[in-house]
Amino acid sequence: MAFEENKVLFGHDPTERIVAAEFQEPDGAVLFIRNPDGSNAVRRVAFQPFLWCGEPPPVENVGVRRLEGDLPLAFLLECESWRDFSKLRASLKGSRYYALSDPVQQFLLSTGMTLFKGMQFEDLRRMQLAVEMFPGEGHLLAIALSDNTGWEEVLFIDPANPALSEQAALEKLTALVQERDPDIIEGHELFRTILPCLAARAKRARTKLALGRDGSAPRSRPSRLQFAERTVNYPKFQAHGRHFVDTSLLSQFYDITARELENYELGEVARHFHIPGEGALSEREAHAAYLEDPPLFLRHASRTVRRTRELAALLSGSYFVQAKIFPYSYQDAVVRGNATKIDALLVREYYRRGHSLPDLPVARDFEGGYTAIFFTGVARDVWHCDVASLYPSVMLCFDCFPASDKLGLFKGLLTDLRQFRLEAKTKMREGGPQRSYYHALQSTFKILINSFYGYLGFSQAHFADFDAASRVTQIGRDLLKTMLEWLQARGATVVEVDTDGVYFIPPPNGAELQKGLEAALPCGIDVEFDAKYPAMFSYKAKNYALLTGEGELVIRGGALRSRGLEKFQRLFMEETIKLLLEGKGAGVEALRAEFEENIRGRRWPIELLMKTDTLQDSLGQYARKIEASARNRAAAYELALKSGRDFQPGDQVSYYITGAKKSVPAYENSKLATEWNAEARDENIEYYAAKLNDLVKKFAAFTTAETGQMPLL
DNA sequence: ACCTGTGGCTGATCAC
DNA sequence: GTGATCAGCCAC
Repeated sequence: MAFEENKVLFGHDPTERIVAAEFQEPDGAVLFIRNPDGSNAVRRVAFQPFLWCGEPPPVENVGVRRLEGDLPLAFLLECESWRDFSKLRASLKGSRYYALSDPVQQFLLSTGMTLFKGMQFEDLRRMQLAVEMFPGEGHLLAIALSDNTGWEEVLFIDPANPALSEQAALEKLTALVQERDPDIIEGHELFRTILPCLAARAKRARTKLALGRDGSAPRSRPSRLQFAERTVNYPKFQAHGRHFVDTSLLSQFYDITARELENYELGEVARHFHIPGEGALSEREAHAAYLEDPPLFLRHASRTVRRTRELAALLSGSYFVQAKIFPYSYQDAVVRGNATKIDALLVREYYRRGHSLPDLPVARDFEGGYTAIFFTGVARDVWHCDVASLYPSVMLCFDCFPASDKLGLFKGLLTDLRQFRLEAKTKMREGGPQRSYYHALQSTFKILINSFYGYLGFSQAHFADFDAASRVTQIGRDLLKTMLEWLQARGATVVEVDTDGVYFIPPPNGAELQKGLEAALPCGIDVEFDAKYPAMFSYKAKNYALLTGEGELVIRGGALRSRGLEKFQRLFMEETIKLLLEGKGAGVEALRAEFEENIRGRRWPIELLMKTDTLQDSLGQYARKIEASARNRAAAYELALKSGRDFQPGDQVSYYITGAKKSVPAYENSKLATEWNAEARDENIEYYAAKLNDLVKKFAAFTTAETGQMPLL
């Protein structure tokens, strides 16, 4: 394939079938390379740890190379061992330098090697791992294993039987991993549950958890992960010569854009992806089955690994492609951010050409996209048009590139990626056995293309350029306003605009708009009239609902569908919007009465009333902030503290409001949903009835008037 | 040790 | 009551 020969993108070393790279003290790397017969060759390669700096310090055992160009990081220093590298780093503290903290990353970046070249996803050996634990104490009930050949095995544990002891199971686990020799070990909650549990139980049983390809135990250290606005702490485990992939993390990355999952438990995610779940039990049922119905329990355990296997296959495609591109291990390609990865591409090519690097930029704020709402209420016959990939197009049409990119790589990469994506999409549509690979390729290219704008405004990127980022959004805003005025001048009623698209009610001769609008915009800015909707409910900026021609309802915006709202509120809004779009606003009163009856009659399960919050801070941080009056109390944290359980940032807390008055401070009138008792219900019906009333009021203006209203400005 | 960006809405809490 | 602030989540 032509694009796989692009050295800036895929790296300049063509070595194929590398399945893992590891650092070997003091100055080497070990490559695991897949042989045609399925075994692995182990190749040792010399490697010198290195870093970039402005002024080389007077340190011994360091090779100094002056780089080309006049950018600030003009020297490359190479060390004879990791020890020397660490010393060098310490001596540079406070001065201008840049170092990659991971030796494997250094090795891949400097050699231009990447993993998995010349391989298909199916060529990887992927093993799945699940554990069943005794609640509370955490001792193991079973370890379930499977791999992508279809092999499965459940190691049943019975403390009363020495042959089925925990120790025996852990030893068997280790033997199976060594025998089946997977490249990748997958698990749901692998980092936060499975591996810590296995490590702890192995320590207790005085058994070495020898999962590495060199027979070593996994290493672990505290790490953090960013999911859009959320930061999650997790223990990062690494095994020599293998990759750990946590399908719970894959699910969360998937949901950043999809926003369709209620939570990230295996059952919920599997349901979402229509992965079969017969035989899967709840935690409580599984424990009961362990004692009373072992065959049922075993079926449950094997169902868990099977679901993990299918989920991983569904969500891993893009990361497999990314491992071929970026100088990161497969495991790291999953957890590193997109802008960081683009930076690695640019830095790798500057390294290859022996060119100096820019310093990190000085960050500043800049304005973003244009958002406005012109009409609220129900609109009929609404069209949508948008600029096809607005920011990438603006960057290329108006030359918004990093000023410090002396080699012009940014522009070249963006241009190539767009071209490659088109080619991959064409191949994908042609079908054939490679179809899913081309799908993964084109979706990876799309993710990368869309990250280039973010890169410009990312303060940790060497080639970030805040002036360029600001120009991109300025031009984007101007283009949107041009479109808006053009449509309005031709009799369209604009409903709302956001960043790159417009919802509008067309004038009678609407069909002629498309060609004219495109002609009114600069060359290279393509407008797509991509959808027509029989009805739209426009509520507030970034908050609306669409009725499609197929009768499907699409709801957008936090005010209408946030997971931070109780389910009954989301349900009520959905039903109300349906009535509004059908022109039956008068029916809302009956809906309200029905909901109130369910609340006052305590007829609903707690799932409809409870709220689920994600803890952002650790409990310690929260307590310190409260102490310092730096934040307000919040029910989720208070309940987490009171529970005595070990809640971590990123954990979700579901709770409901208790008490009798409609207005109570939630943080001292709430209970965990798990403590709710269907026999002795104590949810605060006045509180929930009042919430329902507030909701009705919010929509009152729209239920009485069938036509939309102009907002009061 | 880790990190792509800005804009917008809502609920909870708290000071006034 | 009202406005300010924070936290959380969502659109693009």
